[in-house]
Amino acid sequence: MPEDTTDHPLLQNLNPPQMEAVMHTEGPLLILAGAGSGKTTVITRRIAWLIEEKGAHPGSILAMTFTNKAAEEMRDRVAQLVSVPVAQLWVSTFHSFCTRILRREGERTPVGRDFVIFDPSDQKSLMKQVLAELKMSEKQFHPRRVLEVISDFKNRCLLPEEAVEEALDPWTRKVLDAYTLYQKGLRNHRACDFDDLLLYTERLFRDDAMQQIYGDRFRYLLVDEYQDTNRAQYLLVQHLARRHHNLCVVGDEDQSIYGWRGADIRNILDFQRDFPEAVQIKLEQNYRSTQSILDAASTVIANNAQRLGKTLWTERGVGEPITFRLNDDGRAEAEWVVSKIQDARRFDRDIKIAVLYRANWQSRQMEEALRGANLPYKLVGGTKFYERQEVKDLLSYLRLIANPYDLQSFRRAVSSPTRGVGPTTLAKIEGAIPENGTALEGVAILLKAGELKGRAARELHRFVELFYRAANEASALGLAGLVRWTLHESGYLQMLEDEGTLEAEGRVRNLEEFLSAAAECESLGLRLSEFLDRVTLAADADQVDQSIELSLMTIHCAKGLEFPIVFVVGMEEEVFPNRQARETDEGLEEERRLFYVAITRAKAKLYLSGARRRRIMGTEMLGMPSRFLRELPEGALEHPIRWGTELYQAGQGAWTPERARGGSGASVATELTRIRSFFDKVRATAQVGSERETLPPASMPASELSAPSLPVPGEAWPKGTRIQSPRFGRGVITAATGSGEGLTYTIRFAEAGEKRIVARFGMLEREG
DNA sequence: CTAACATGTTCAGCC
DNA sequence: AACATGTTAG
Repeated sequence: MPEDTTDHPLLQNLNPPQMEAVMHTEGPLLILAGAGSGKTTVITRRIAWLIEEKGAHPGSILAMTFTNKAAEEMRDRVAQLVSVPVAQLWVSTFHSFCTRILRREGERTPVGRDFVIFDPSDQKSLMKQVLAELKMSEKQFHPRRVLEVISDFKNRCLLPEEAVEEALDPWTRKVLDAYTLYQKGLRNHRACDFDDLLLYTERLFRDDAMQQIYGDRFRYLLVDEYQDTNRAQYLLVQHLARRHHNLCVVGDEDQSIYGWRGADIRNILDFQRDFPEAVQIKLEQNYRSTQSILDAASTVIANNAQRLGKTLWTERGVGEPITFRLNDDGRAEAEWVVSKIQDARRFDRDIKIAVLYRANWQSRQMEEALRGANLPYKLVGGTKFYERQEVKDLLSYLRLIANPYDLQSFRRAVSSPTRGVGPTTLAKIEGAIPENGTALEGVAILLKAGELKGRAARELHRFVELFYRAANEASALGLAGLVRWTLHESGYLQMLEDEGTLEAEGRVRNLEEFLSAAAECESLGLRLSEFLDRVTLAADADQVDQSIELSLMTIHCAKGLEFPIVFVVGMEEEVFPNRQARETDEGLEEERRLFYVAITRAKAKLYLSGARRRRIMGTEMLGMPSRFLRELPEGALEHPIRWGTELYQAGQGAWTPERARGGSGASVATELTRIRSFFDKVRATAQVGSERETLPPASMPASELSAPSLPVPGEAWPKGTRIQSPRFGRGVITAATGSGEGLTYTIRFAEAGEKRIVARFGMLEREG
């Protein structure tokens, strides 16, 4: 390699394979990037290299990421590396990219350009209608299951008539009938579900002219997380790459964890077959984790058959051994995790920690324990903001404004707040919808004909008028103005205010938050339909904030992230590996990859835990230890595990009825001191290359650490704290719930009695 | 028509 | 244990 190029700022601090990956710009390239191997750095430098060194126009580069958040971060990082504006750079998720294309070219699809995007709950209610119409019993045809099968077809780019050969049994043939009618329903609504976005776009790109236009335009393609692409995404990429073959895919077959939504691991395994001239580069040096953590990950994943094979290595030291803790039940497990977090906090007040679990329901017990200990945390995922009832209600109005064909939204909007319209009236309205017409037109026809009476007639008149007025005033009001206007004119806000309950108050707050989201999007220049797209395509992973000290999330959500300290809870059979997944070999291999992902999130210290007893769906269950514990390398755990009457040790293929070795491992103090020294080393070497690198700040004086319950802003005051409120006078905190902005105190006031007060609004002051 | 209550179902992961 | 759906009383 010539001397002068290695001096290039875009190549600084890169290892040889990383450099090669950055500089390889023409022709297909497969980058096999192991966990923590500096993948993101390579991708961003490569894009910058294309622009700065190859003179590529930013608008000729298309990069696909897995989350919107990752796309945003990538664009920011590229912007810092290059001297030209990057606004024209296309960095987005597959779904956002497809939405953008369909809004532009969509008059050629069955739903036109002004479609709405159906979320899973919209899909489900449409499917229920379909099943009812076809007289298919929901007992036999679980709506969710039927949608899953349809989704599988769509992910393989098969429309109903094309799936006939695949539908061999009578059950699947009936599902195909439902599929046909379901698509018809979507067309009538002018709606796409998530899969349609990919499917329709892929169809568009089958066209030569489209390939010509977009294939020319996007001279350089880059696909991240290639191991997680499904057939539709794969074909889409093939269409776009056909002209230039300048396709760079980055992936890691060991981190493929989305098989259940159609991801096909063969896409990455077969890349060399698709592009025989492809160059393959392996990034195997890990800049993230200690040797112990890496050893554990490698040993576990070696049990999988479907691999290309990589060997991760690190220059970091051995580090701390992995700690496993067996607890009596779920509550004890959560409390143990809390105590370990507190130990770590005492030592380094804002060290970043993540608690990871297999499924969202496992977060509850963790949350309870954290609240009990007054530890602030951020829960990622679970019930999403945009899935809350009040937000969905408001959205139904906005969606109806954007697309009056959306009958699902009509139904929702018309009965929230209630307008005296029940099933009977609703059926009448739907019967009155003209061919290719909207529900609002249907109502107008009935009103004119005098077929509606009483309260329903009065309210429906206002309701229809609301939408005519909205159409007229939308542009003058602006996005946020329109949202606020809708909130008032619909009577929705009034309804909540009339309720006067604490719950209703919370809902109003959520709607206010929604309003500020709208204002933010307005300032970005988004129009209503674009705002709605963004809302619907928002993912859990998008709300990850790496500056949060303590995060709770699923392992899926944690992919691509890293934390100094990681807990993986629920290490039991049936929980992890999950009950359904462990039934097939492929399922089990995917669970193992998931465990691999979990392990490799940790930089310095990995804690694993399990529980002997756990409440699952209300009933107490006895658990067996996860088989993955057994797959850890010998000596990875400090002690053998005694579970029930049996004894069990890492690195052994089977249960062994041996005597447990006594003694406890390192004390908390020495354990944490060693983690500290790890970080000192990390800081000293300050390597580039880890994904979303965040180094912990310098430690604080011991005197500050030992002080109990510091009045940290944003942290809850303990029970018994005396406070002063401008409205109610003096009082004492008797309880606290929620956290962050939702932190709410229950306070016993000297005069006013007991009140619940939201900390953010209460203007409370601590006394004394 | 609506709200409250009773019963049945789910807890796998997500764009 | 939480949620969705179905039933019943007002």
